[in-house]
Amino acid sequence: MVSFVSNYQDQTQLLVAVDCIIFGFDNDEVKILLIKRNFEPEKGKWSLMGGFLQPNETATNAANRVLETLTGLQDVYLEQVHTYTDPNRDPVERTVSITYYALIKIEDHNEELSKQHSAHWFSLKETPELIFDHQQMVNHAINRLRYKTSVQPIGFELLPEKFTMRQLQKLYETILNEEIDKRNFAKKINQMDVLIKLEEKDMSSSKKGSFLFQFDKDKYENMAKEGFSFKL
Amino acid sequence: MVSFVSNYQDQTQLLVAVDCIIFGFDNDEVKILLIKRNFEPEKGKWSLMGGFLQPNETATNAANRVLETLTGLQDVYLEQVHTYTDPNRDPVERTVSITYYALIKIEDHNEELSKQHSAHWFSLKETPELIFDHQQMVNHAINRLRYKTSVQPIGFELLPEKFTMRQLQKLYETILNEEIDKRNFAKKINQMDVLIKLEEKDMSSSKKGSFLFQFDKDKYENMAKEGFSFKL
DNA sequence: TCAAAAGTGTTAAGCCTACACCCATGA
DNA sequence: TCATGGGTGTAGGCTTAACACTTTTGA
Repeated sequence: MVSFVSNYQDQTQLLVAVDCIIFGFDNDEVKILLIKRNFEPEKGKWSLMGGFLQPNETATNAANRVLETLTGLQDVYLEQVHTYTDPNRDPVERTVSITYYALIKIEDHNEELSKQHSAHWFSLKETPELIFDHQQMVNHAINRLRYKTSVQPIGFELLPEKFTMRQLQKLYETILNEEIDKRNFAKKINQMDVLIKLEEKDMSSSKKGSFLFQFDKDKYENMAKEGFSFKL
Repeated sequence: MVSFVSNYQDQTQLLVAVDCIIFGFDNDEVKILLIKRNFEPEKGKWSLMGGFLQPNETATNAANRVLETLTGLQDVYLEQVHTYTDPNRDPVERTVSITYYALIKIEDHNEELSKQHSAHWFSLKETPELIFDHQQMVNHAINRLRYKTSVQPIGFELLPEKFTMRQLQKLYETILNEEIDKRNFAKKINQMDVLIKLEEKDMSSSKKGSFLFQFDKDKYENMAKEGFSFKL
């Protein structure tokens, strides 16, 4: 920013934090990872995982750090959502919070670490009461996720490398909160031609087994360069 | 945010600012209002109008304050876009900047005030070099505006109360950066049934004159409650 | 009378939606 | 052999895109 008077000196400085909305998908529904506060205020209540912005750290760095602390994961899909600035949002001290949502492959996270932080996965429909404005943050992140997944192929970040058409469909159904006809869904996805159909089948969900697919990231990126846009 | 240790004390505090991307429409193209720095560093260069977050002020408050200072306008459409946190983005002192875009009716702004701040309206295609990361901020805001205008009836914020179909079309054409067939455009807009066609004509643009319209906000809001969604 | 912008419908193509049956297999 | 989930195609309706001529009137 640029003030029209250059008085950086007299200005108030504030605590700046990031809070992470961590999404995972367990083959049936979308969940978020919350931690239980073991200190006052609001001890015993649930909250998002967060951390203060350090000197020489961007907010994205900070979000990655927080995420690695809790899940052990690096190189996770992260997107900044919104910044919350109400002077009274944190009763202890004024804190500006920048939120990020993260999409992780739920089976990859380090359970030891999350246990250490008293973390727990909650279904989106059964989130407990959250501290401060964290529920609002979650809602905002869900809306952004809905938009983004329907317009960019980021849903795959929530799935294992190899997944069935049914898993993919279920993922979109839970994110978009609507039922989709399986024939129409397959048609649409196949038309876009960004999946690689493997020989392999997943035998865990049915007797017949269902084919596994992979997202063809390179192909997608090439197509995107040519003006193709993902749309679900 | 909630840290897993409650050490608010030792944390770094930072300057927090807002920067405003102010959009206006002059019946031909979309423009933004920039100010010329009259102090070092980067004296003489152009930048967004911004200001530091004050104690007891939300970022939205701050953006409104900045906006009123420069344009004299209150109750302007404002939307938060993104927060920039690179430790080196401002060479003077580390500053986190939260951006907002504003949509104003260009003819309503107070020219005296903007003159006092050495402000100038620039066509989006002819923006001068901007300081720091302000060009990136502008680009991000334009993208958000594109999305938002095509999905919510906020374009009207840029037009006078009464406008012609042609002005409206031109507005969308410049925002979306594509030509639209006038018959198809009128059809789409009329189908949504959110405009009031007035008896009055605007005679300034042609000999025949063209009918003026108004956005029927109440009607739109009622329809929105019933599940209608604006889509262009 | 001519130039310039306003206003107005139709058709074809593509897309989306709804819908039902057979297949493979393990229990 | 049966119960379970996997896989596949078509037809109708709807939406979108392309397209050209007449009207009005001030200069």
